[in-house]
Amino acid sequence: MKVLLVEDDRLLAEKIVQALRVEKFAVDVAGNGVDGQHMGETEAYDAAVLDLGLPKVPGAEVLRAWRKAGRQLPVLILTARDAWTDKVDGFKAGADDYLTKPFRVEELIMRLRALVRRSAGHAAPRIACGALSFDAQTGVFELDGLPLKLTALEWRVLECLVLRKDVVIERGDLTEKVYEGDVGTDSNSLEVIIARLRRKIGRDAIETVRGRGYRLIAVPSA
Amino acid sequence: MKVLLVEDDRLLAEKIVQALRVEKFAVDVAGNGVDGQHMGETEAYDAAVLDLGLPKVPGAEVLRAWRKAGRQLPVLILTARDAWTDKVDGFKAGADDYLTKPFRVEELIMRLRALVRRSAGHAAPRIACGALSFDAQTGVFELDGLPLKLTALEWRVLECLVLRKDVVIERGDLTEKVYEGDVGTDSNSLEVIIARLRRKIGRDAIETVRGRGYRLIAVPSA
DNA sequence: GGGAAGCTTAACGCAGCCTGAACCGGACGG
DNA sequence: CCGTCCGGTTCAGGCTGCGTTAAGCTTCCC
Repeated sequence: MKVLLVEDDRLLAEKIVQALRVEKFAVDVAGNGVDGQHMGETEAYDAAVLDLGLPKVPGAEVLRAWRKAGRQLPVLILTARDAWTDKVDGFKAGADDYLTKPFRVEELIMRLRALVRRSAGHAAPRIACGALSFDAQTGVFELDGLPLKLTALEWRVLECLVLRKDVVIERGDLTEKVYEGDVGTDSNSLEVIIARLRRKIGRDAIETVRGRGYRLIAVPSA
Repeated sequence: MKVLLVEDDRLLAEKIVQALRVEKFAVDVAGNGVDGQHMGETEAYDAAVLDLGLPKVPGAEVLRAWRKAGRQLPVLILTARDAWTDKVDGFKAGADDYLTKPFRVEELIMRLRALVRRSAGHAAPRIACGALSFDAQTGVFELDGLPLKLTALEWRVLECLVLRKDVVIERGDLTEKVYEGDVGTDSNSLEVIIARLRRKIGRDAIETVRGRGYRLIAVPSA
């Protein structure tokens, strides 16, 4: 857990650094806006604590520069007690949280933890299967990096398969999951869906296991 | 944007609700912990505001219950001025931010916006989607740099879509978030709203995914 | 070789969606 | 207190995409 602290007040900075180190954070400190901006742009931090009341370069500008450089790390800004406009400005620049001075260091740590926890929760859980990938969060399939257009039923079937790739999914299990509950289908509609899927993602991607069901294997690239 | 407010002080609750409604949030209110817990577990909210000082069931318990049930929505807790331990307890239970009473409603709204924005995966308060851009702080949409005039419902729908652009938003999720609480609408009013939106921001901007819902993609410039 | 299981293609019909226009209630303003 | 406007909903008509059916073909195994 690596944190960047941008704070010109040496005393306060030292206090924060110590507390953070006790809590097992790795901390880098920048004493002014220029250094802070540079470090934030070049190093990979999990979060940043940024004093808005910096001399020379305003903190909000530093933050804006980070965002412009594509840095998405969570940023907690520090403001003077009654600098309401600063706060708003900070949020406009892309801050994620703020704290007004003076504050308790425990509180800063708590906030930081909450920030990091939340931003970490956005790691997209991806399932890859050869050229095919599935983003469980958004439910989007991609083939060779290109989004795959699927119909509702195709999607359901492929989801079933990809969630348990390499293992055989029984025919019955598939129909049951795809056609919620009511089964009794003596038709071949599932086979039609499979055929259409095969045409889209590659003939060999879905292996058929006679008398049992289907199984998704590594999809060959194009 | 649907928010759950759990607050036993009716006066305060009413004040918050009004402010939130003015800011285009859809709000459900629970007057006690039991209702709050139940609503938070069963309905799909984008965020919750939770008073920790509830009678009977402590707010932290409500929050813990939500987390235990797998609810990941961002939660902002309200505490009395000097209830430091409450605060810590709240964060331990999984809160994402807090506010001490008394507070300015504008601040609550700002925090809420920041929370939602973050949980939607956007670090910066400005979301761009082709020619369309959205300022999450002010809630203003712009098309090709010109402010876009939207009605209340249009705005809510588009906000839902833009906060999770490129991903399919289920029909049900949309109606639920746009129409407060009571759903059960077997009408096509949502479709009408979508049609009107399309006319304003471009026919191809909102893709319809049959049987599932809609999805906002890069808006072509004029 | 024969039968069973599965594949594939094409056609059909309907559910789901779109949209214009009418309807209606509430919010203003005179 | 009554018109007007605005925005949300309802309705009807039309269209399209998708799931199903059916029929003929292929593959597998005894």
